[in-house]
Amino acid sequence: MTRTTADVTFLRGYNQALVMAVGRTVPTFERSTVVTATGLTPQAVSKVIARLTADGLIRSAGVRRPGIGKPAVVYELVPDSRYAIGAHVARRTLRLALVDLAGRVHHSAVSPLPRDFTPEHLLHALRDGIDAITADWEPRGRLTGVGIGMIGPLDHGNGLVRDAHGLRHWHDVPLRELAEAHLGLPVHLDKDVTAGVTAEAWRRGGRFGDAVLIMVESGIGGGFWLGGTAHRGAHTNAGEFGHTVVDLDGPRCVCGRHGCLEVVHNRAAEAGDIARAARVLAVGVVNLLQTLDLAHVVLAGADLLRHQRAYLAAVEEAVHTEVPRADWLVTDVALSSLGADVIAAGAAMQVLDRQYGVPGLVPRQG
Amino acid sequence: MTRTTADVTFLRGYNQALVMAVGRTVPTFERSTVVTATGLTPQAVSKVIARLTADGLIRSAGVRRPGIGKPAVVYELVPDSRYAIGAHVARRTLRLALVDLAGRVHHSAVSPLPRDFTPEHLLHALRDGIDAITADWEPRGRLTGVGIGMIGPLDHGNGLVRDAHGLRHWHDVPLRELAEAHLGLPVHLDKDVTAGVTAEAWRRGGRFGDAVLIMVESGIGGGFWLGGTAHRGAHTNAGEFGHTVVDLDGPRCVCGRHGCLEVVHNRAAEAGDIARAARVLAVGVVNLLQTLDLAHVVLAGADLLRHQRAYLAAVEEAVHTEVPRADWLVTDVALSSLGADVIAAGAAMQVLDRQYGVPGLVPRQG
DNA sequence: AAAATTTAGCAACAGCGTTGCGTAATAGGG
DNA sequence: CCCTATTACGCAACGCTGTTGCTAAATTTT
Repeated sequence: MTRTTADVTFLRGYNQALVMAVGRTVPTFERSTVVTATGLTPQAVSKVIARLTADGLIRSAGVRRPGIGKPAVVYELVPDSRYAIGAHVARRTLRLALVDLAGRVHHSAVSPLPRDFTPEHLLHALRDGIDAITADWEPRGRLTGVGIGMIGPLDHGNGLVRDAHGLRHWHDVPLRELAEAHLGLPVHLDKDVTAGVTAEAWRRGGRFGDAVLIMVESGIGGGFWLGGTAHRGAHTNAGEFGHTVVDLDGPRCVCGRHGCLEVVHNRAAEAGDIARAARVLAVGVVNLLQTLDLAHVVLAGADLLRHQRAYLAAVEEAVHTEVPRADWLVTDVALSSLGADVIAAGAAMQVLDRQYGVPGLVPRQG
Repeated sequence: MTRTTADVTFLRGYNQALVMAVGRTVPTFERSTVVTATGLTPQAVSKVIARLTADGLIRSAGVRRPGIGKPAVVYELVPDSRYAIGAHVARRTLRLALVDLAGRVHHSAVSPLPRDFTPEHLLHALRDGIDAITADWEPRGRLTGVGIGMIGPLDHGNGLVRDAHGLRHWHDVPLRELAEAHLGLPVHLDKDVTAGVTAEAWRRGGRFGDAVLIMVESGIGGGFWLGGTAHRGAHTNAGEFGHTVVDLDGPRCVCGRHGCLEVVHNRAAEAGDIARAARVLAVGVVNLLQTLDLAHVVLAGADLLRHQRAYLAAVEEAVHTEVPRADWLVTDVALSSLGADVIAAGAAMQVLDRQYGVPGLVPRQG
């Protein structure tokens, strides 16, 4: 949850979230681990740990005997103390994932959506899918909320789908409100790629630097994680990476411009030349690195994963040879750690992140 | 100043900075203005205003008589209560600017730097320039520090120039340390374009959204302001916007790739076809908007300002026609409000921002 | 058995924004 | 002229935060 002013409740939430981030990224930890990782004083850590233990979010897991002195109490996150459900709404399918506090996917399922589905279709499919998940698993108040990741354009702040590409019936739909009323749970609405990059960031914790998640799946998009939070841009419209021009005299794109990355890439892919398609994507990725200087590039999306070795090789090759070489300029390239579930799982983690992640302070606009 | 943990001193600094941001962007304000602008409670605002008044950062400026009731006290920032000096280090020149707390430039001067100047050359030129400024103006402890904006690559966090493009003698130079010792003032080192965008953001306050400052001056770079702070990337190397490929089969660039924005742009410019050069730049700008969804595009740099009407027209045209039209998707395009001083002034404002700006909370890496 | 070392929490504290309420300063109505 | 409504604003008490100073507990080493 972002807020505009800082008060003592913000302090509590912030420092508590720092400890949770440690717990999420290591199997076990002790008080001194947290002290060095966060910079909090030992006494402050004691108080935070006491609170988290009382809330059932962490628990002790034995002791560690150091060479000398009193043994240290070892703690661990309680992964199944909180859950969230994430939904990936694509053009023809709905994918749901049940994710625990540690970012692990417990259950995932895909169901078809009717061609040109309406908001009502989606709400019912969501309800049915969630019912199916909770049929053989009792949430008992541990379900934090539902995250929805879908194609844009949309308005994240107001929970509004503005105009989902290629879908009629989706103009200015207040999906967050509708879903909250229909499901009786808090709902978080965001672009698919933004949800995806959140998944990678949440699972990697504080060590995760600036990153992009590239998604190739009936279109090419990018989700950005910059400065410790998702970057959505001024109108939740960041990530239209497929519509950046890489070939001034290239073929005309559906967006009206010439030589967009997406149209150049797709022509190569449709001609069966996956190697060239991958190289074109890699040029775009290097453009992003030159512009934004990212620490991580994560590759995802059904069309990419189908030829994952070719894409991974091409992007790695380009990142290591086309960016000016320097020992300090390192970027790691990897396939999404969650495969096809990354968007749905990330949407769930956005809900967990809002509640248990490190909060941001966003000054009021105006 | 960024920190890793939140304590009560952070609260004070943060809320105080919110009030300062209001004071910086309006001529005068009263308590109720701050309450609605920040979301702080009236009582909290009273306390903050008392502290800021005691520090001499703001002062009362009469009263406003509302239609009815007790008159409200009107406050204003005291612009000359704090100053900073900014330096723009280019390949052949050093530009200095004296900037006050309100972001106004009081004095600016350019001096030549010897071809292939050394760190010692620069330190002496800085010292001489600062002495000249303080000759006819007595700082009396109001000088907060010195900001240096220069070409990269450099390491902002450690104050290290790694390898300034086209300058020998500049490999792994700990410039921040050297300058602090030589000048006896706190020094802030950053890339030129990042300093530049900070100038625009500082002067516009909380209302300034995600933005890029495009600089065309013996190379093309971009400085980013995202989510309320400068975006520097994982290795202070963001902004190499000129080295993004826009023409896959284009001419070879000095960086080794083909069809970089910079080489395509420069060929047109060198051929005297400024209109085409501007259109090429505009394509790159639209690429940035598609990727990052920015609210502001600011144009700067000597080579651009020389033909500012052509560039402004081309970029405005492209932004308004090549981005999918939608009434909610608005981006304003403007020339830098500070002209040739923007980098130097921005470097100064980075110093002021570190002290009096809204602080960020950056979790410890590791 | 005594000393050294490490872990951990209790208790007092300073400082933050919040809340409740009283007071000052003004305009308008009787 | 006085009273009331209205607006501005701060004092005082409060709950809460992390911090500091110190004590206690648990263990190994001497």
